[in-house]
Amino acid sequence: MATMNDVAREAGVSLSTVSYVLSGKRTISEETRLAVQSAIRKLDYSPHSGARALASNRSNVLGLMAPLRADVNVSVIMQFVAAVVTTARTYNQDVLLLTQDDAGGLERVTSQSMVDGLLMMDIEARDPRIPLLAKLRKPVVLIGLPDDPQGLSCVDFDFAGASRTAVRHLVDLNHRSIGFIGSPQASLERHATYADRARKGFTEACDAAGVSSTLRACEPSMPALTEALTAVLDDDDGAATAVTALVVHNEGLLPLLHEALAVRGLRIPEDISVVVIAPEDVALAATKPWTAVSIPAHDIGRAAVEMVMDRLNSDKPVEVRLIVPTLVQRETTSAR
Amino acid sequence: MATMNDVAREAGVSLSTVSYVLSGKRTISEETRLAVQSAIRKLDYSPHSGARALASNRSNVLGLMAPLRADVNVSVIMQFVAAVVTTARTYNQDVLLLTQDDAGGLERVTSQSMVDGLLMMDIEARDPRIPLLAKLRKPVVLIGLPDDPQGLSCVDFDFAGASRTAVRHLVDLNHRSIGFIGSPQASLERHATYADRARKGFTEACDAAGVSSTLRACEPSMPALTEALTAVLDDDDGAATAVTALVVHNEGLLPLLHEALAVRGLRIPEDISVVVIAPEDVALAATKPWTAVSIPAHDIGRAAVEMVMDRLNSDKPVEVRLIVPTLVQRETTSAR
DNA sequence: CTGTTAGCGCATTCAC
DNA sequence: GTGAATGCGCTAACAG
Repeated sequence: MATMNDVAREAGVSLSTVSYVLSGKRTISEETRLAVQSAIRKLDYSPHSGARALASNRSNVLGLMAPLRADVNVSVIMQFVAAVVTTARTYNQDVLLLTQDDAGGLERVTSQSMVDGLLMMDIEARDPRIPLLAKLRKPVVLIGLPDDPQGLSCVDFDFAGASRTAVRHLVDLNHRSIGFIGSPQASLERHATYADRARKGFTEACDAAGVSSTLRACEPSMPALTEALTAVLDDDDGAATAVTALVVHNEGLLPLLHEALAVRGLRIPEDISVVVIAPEDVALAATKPWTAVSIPAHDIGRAAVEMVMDRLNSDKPVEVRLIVPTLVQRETTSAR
Repeated sequence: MATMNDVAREAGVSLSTVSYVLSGKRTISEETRLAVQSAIRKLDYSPHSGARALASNRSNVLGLMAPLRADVNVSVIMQFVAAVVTTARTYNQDVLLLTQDDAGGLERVTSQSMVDGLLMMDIEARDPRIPLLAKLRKPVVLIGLPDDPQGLSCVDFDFAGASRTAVRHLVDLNHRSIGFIGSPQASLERHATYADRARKGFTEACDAAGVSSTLRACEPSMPALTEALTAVLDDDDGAATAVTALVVHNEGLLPLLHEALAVRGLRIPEDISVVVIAPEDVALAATKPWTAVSIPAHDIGRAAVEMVMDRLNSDKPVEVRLIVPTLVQRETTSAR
């Protein structure tokens, strides 16, 4: 492995000149720059990241703590991760992957100066990691919205707004009684805030519009879905106005939903309108593309990286950024 | 941040003594060791990874190149990744995540000495990365089995054996005509070797047992599945002996399969037996647990890390390891 | 515009 | 069993 010294000798310049050619931190004459660059190519030189980290106090690595359990949302998680890695590269950063259950990992990678900053996925309402993170003296961005961010920056999709947008769309189409089929019970129990917020936004919007609402959690399986539909559609309380539209916030159910409604003799959208809250590609994967408020996993991941990098390079103030939802009408909603 | 120097001063010993206490590479008296350790705790010292990498020529980081597209197999991929990260930690290594489409990433992280070794997922039959990897002078392990490993070590599940095991199970149950529903066409086209090998093993085993076989690729959607079932079950050629059993190698189809067969009036296992090739948890997630040859993603990930670490610490010879399949009979197969 | 030099924090070779 | 000294490869302050 060639070192910077070798390059300097080969190019007939000093060590620091090579360094400055690489970093661009001072002006170099065209001539010497070319000489250095050709020496670099000739020797196939590349800088040693450890040495650079030691001297510059920057590792060019971001830590990403991601939930790697085989949960319902794997595809969303993958999209986040992909977006984070891809965006990080545009800032010349690499990504070190930490798993959710590696509790000590955060402390370790920061105290050893392995990472310049941290991104945390899958934040819960009262996430126990937050107080730890708040002490770390490295930039941290939470992907998710806890009850109390304790001075940490956050970015997330506006799930409450997503539900409201979905409801307004349906209300505009004259639906007066709307059902909500949400994340599995487990998500609610561990207080994944996206689940809570989506539910809350739904209820609020229905109340505000004066339409009746019915909520149900649901596991991603056919029997669970069948049961949930029964509960929502055959609800006696709402007998006055039968449910004519659904908001579904559960990617795992989408492949099953058409079939489950067909079994009940319900056609989409003639008999029942459906809006899903899901990643774009999932919504489009169906034979009949879903009208959807899409979860822009890629945008969120990108925003998260931008936010850490901002805080690495300057000291921007704390920021909580909510990504605005947009609804795209496709083939699964219609007026009644 | 405290440095080793600070610790040495605090403990009243020399720099090197601290270093040796940490590495254990020479014997230290109980007394001074305790002194050093308490100084470490008192100052909350932890070593600087960059400095360590510079001096020792080891980063304690493994690179993992993973396919982060929203493919059918996301859950399997997640399990691999989780296994790799978890196992790496037991070797005191962290994991740097590279995406499949970051072509230059491999070259970059190795030439900059960011990683001590590399793991590559999702290897294709004639993967263009292999010649590059073969030149890298760092330990590499492929998770997958290319046509020509070019001197690289590989580890993978024995997909051909998995199909054979499934077929033998069904043959033992007196099935004489078996259908295979496999990965999407796209997987075949990019020559993901798992798809090819599973198909091949299936055909061979059926031929060897003298039972008739029908194969079909299938996208993970209800219409595609319906069509595939029609093709396999209503195949005129096999009119002599109707298909009474299926081998399914496609996780995405499992939530749909029960329903799709029910629509045709087929009960599992009374009318048709089904063996799936899928991760354990996927096979168990169904209401009626699938008889399955399980894909031990965790074992494979662990083996891969073990293999790189072996080659980092000593120079073991090249090795190609195939993980042996095992079938667990559950509720979806029966004798006829 | 360029060169000289002093660390960055640690591992390790000598010397005792 | 311990300490002193050197160098890993690079950045950036200082000095022209």
